[in-house]
Amino acid sequence: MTLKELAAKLGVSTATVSNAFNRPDQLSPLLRERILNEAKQLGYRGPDAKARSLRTGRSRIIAVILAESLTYSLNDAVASELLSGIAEVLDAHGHTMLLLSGRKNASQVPGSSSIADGFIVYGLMPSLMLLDDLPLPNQRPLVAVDFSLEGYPAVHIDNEPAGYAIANHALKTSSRRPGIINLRLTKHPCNDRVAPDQELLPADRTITRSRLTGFHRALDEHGIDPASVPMWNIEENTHDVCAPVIASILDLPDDERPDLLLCMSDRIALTALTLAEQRGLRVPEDLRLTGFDGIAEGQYRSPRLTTMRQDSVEKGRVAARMILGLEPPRAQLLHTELVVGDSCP
Amino acid sequence: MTLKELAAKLGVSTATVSNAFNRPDQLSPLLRERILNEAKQLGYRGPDAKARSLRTGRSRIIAVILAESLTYSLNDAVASELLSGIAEVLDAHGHTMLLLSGRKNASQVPGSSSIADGFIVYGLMPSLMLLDDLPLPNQRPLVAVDFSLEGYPAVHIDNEPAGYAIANHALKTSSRRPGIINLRLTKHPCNDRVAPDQELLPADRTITRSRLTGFHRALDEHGIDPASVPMWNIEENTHDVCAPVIASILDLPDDERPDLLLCMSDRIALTALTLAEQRGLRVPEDLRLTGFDGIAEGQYRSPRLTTMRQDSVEKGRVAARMILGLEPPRAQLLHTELVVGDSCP
DNA sequence: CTGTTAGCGCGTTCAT
DNA sequence: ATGAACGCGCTAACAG
Repeated sequence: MTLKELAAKLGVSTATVSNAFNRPDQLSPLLRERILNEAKQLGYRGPDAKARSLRTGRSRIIAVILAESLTYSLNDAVASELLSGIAEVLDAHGHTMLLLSGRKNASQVPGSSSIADGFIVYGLMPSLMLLDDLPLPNQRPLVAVDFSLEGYPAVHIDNEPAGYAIANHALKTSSRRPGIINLRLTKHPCNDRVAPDQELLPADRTITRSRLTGFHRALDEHGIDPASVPMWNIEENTHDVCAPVIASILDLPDDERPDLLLCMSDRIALTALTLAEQRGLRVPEDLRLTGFDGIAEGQYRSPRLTTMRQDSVEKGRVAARMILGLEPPRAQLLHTELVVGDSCP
Repeated sequence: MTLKELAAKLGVSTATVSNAFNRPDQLSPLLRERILNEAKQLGYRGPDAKARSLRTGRSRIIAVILAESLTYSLNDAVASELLSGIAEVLDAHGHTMLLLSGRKNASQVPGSSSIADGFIVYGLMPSLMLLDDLPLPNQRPLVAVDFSLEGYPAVHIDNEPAGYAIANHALKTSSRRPGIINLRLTKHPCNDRVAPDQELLPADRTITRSRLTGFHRALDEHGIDPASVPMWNIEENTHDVCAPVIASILDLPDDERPDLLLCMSDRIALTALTLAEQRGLRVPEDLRLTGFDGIAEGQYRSPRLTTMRQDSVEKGRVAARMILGLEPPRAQLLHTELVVGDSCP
């Protein structure tokens, strides 16, 4: 059943039926009523989305491009919260969300995304690969989240001050052997200890670099040479990838094992917490731990995680509002908040 | 830049350009090469998705309709895993995923979903409300997940045997006061103790009803009258909604407080675990707990949760394969597995 | 191998 | 207030 068929059956023109659905003021209420009723009766669900989007140029679909695989992103608390925030705003304004992965995929049909009215890009890596094939990147709105893209609005959090704040808090209690567990920080993939001469990604390639800068500033202020603090790196923010690296840290001899671990994410810190408990290490007595993100899982357990809370949901809301033109497309910086839990009082 | 313009600039017909992108065997490799090169040069990204989908009738987009709000679903481990599984298969076959909420929303434009090639519907409630406005429900494939829909294929888990299995395991150690915490089981919303005469939803309206039947069968076999076992109900599977109900249970006097809680989800059990720890109740010595789902959060902590693991990711994969026609659209029953953790050895 | 043509279903002028 | 006609950008069928 198409609009045209419906018009024929009703003995009116297609324009009138179209107007009945889209521009109520263009026809008599009575006729409109009759058309809508008859439409429902005959099983006509309203204008076809494909034809309408071709005609109008808009689809009411916003594409969200995620750096990591969808499989990973959907199971990551921070990414999920971001998506929640985006979904909330889109939903409230009659839009829907198309999920795309930034990973290059053999069978990927990049063109298929040209259906979207706008793009929210989350996380850096894919964007560089993708922006080239992104359909009309400069004709449709695009908002970057958690990284910067020349010429486009972006939503960020205050990574350096946040890193400083939590490290500063942790160091107020003196630590004999602090350690740092990074996330996607090294130029070359590395799930291991970071060698002193290992090349790191610049701040515009990974958010954790700025956090590390903040850590280092705090260490400096507390009279600790950052270069003397051992660092590890983890490539993926999942329990299974974190566990072996953290196990290797916790299994160091007592006089080498850090007594304070500054972690770049709550997932890392939670993994450390679990493994520490399994080894009979007491947190925070034997080992103090800090995370980053403020995910629910870290707060709904004991000991509660000490962390920097970032409002990922709000980050999503802001990005969505910008895409929909509900707020001016400018660079936005969201603030984080120190949450003092039990893992590092 | 459109296909037609490109064709004009190159002095070939539109059909040839179209073939260059869609049917390489329909033109000489040399010409194809020239066309693709020139296209890239001129900034033509390939056929427009909107026009193509109008023409071909297919969009390579699959809509996933979630019972709960997107905000909730994206933060629920089970729903997220389902989405992961769906995404994995869709991605591998060049499709993308459009997320829709089943909740009626004032500003919802149901027609906008007529763009999808197929629908995966997760969870019952929305479907009844939605199927009416769903565009051409009987023309496009639809797969139901975790509930049955007359005339459509569905993916299920073996709820009754699973409920029996875990209750049976728990009851092998004798319990003086078992209790059951349900999820969305009562006909009328209820976050509280369930009165004996309270009306429950039938098995085709909530998955937990079958699990409860399994629980009851096990209780029977162990000589306990199911009617004597107190039940509570929770409306939403989140910490914040669970906490007050569970607190009220744990704060019962010692001689009324259950020593075994059979929970309908891991989220419920984890909340109980946290609150028990806060109250100094030892698990499993003072209180034994079982969950359901087998989410990661329940396993990556100590004590590990005793639970029934369901493979939600696989559930998503199966549903996606059916939608794509990669496997016959029939009723599928996935099996669950007892995971004996520390919360109920 | 390449070109011509006819819509896919709809929204929007411009008439009346 | 209503209708006729055009074309959004593309692909399938056919003709050459």
